[in-house]
Amino acid sequence: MRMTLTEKRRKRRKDARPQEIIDAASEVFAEQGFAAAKVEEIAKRAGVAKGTVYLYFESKEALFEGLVNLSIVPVFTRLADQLDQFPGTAKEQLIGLVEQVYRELIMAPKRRVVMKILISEGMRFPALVEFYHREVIAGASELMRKILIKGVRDGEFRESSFLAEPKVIIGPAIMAAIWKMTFDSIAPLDFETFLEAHLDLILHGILSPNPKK
Amino acid sequence: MRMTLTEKRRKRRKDARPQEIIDAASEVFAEQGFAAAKVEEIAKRAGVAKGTVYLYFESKEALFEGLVNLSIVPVFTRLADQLDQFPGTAKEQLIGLVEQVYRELIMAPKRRVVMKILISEGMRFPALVEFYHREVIAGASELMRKILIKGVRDGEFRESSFLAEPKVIIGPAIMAAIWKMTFDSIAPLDFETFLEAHLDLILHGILSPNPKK
DNA sequence: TTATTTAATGACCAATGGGTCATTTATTTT
DNA sequence: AAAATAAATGACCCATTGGTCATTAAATAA
Repeated sequence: MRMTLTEKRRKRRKDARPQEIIDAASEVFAEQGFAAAKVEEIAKRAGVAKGTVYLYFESKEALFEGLVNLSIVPVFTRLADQLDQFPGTAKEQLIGLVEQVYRELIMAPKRRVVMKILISEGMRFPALVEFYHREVIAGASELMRKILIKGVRDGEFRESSFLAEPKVIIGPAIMAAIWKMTFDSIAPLDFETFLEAHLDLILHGILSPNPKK
Repeated sequence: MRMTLTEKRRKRRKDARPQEIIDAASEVFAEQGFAAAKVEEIAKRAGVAKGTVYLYFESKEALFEGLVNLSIVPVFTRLADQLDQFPGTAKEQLIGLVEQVYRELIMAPKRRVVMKILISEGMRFPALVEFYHREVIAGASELMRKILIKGVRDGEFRESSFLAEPKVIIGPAIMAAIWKMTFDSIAPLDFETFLEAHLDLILHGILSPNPKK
């Protein structure tokens, strides 16, 4: 948001404020976590005074709730719609789902933040954890289950114990998100390479199809 | 720690205090996260006054450093020793490594706490993140790499892109740890079932060896 | 132009909690 | 038994920060 010196005086922009404040909050939460984030810092980055934040949000916690609502829900609705209609073999659908999860949830910094806060301070937001589980996790799991069942029915997939724990399939993606937020400055992770390895692993496994011994 | 009414008066136990305080801290950090944990609460659970905590630890942050040192390092040294010597095929070694990671790092609450704090408040402890990466992550990765190379050399494992990203193999275990700390109250995760599915997935993949179509 | 409305401000308040230290008391030494 | 040592205490200090509200000023109506 550019601003010359003469533009410094206050402007009244009731409509734009909430999204601007949420964006700033997302940034600060990502950098410092929920507890360490200061409302005044969020206000500064949004270009408003602290009091203005409380004009639009009840409390710091309501700010995080707003972030979840504005950045998670619409994305996942789109994800679900796209994949439910997605034609093709079960293998193609599975690849599509995994790629969508990476693009929409893992690679997008705004989405990762929500995951991070829920992991680290979930006990502070039991209702939001339940909400996130229902809207994002359970939704994705359901899609995954459908694809797996279809694949087994059509003989594309083996019948095996991963059917009892479908989330094991998406595990590496979660790890990639964690890695990006924790160890990336020490050992950078390239999402494209990682995604490729992930798909290769879950499709074929590790064992050689024709072992020497 | 049992204590009758007559035993309530203060005792001087210089040797036992640090470990007791660390244990209490581990509990409170697990429940509330680092930022939200109160030193007075930690002291209360350790059966001492707040001042006593500062008799043994410089600061709240030093308390977390102590937790990492006392609970992580010895475990991983053992893990590395065991596996480095472990005989058998690469497949057996890989299974052994994955199982050890589950038992020593994922299933043990004391160890999970460290992971959680590092994920959520890593920016507060850059030195500890680097330390954890070097001592635990890089150590385990090195073992994994050795096993994979041996497996490929011996023809047991396919040669493929997961070699470029060995951590994709351990991804589901990290996800299991996260799940336990975040969603377990909503949808409990059984480690034994999950581990079985995990091993099955990484060894064989999903695709059917003899597809119908 | 003047009056009215309401978005925006930031000085201020109050609670919280990390960290200190003078005092107390358990233990050891003489 | 008295003195010396050091472990343990918790009342206290104070920096931080979430949240409030009387005041200011931008936009709109009269």
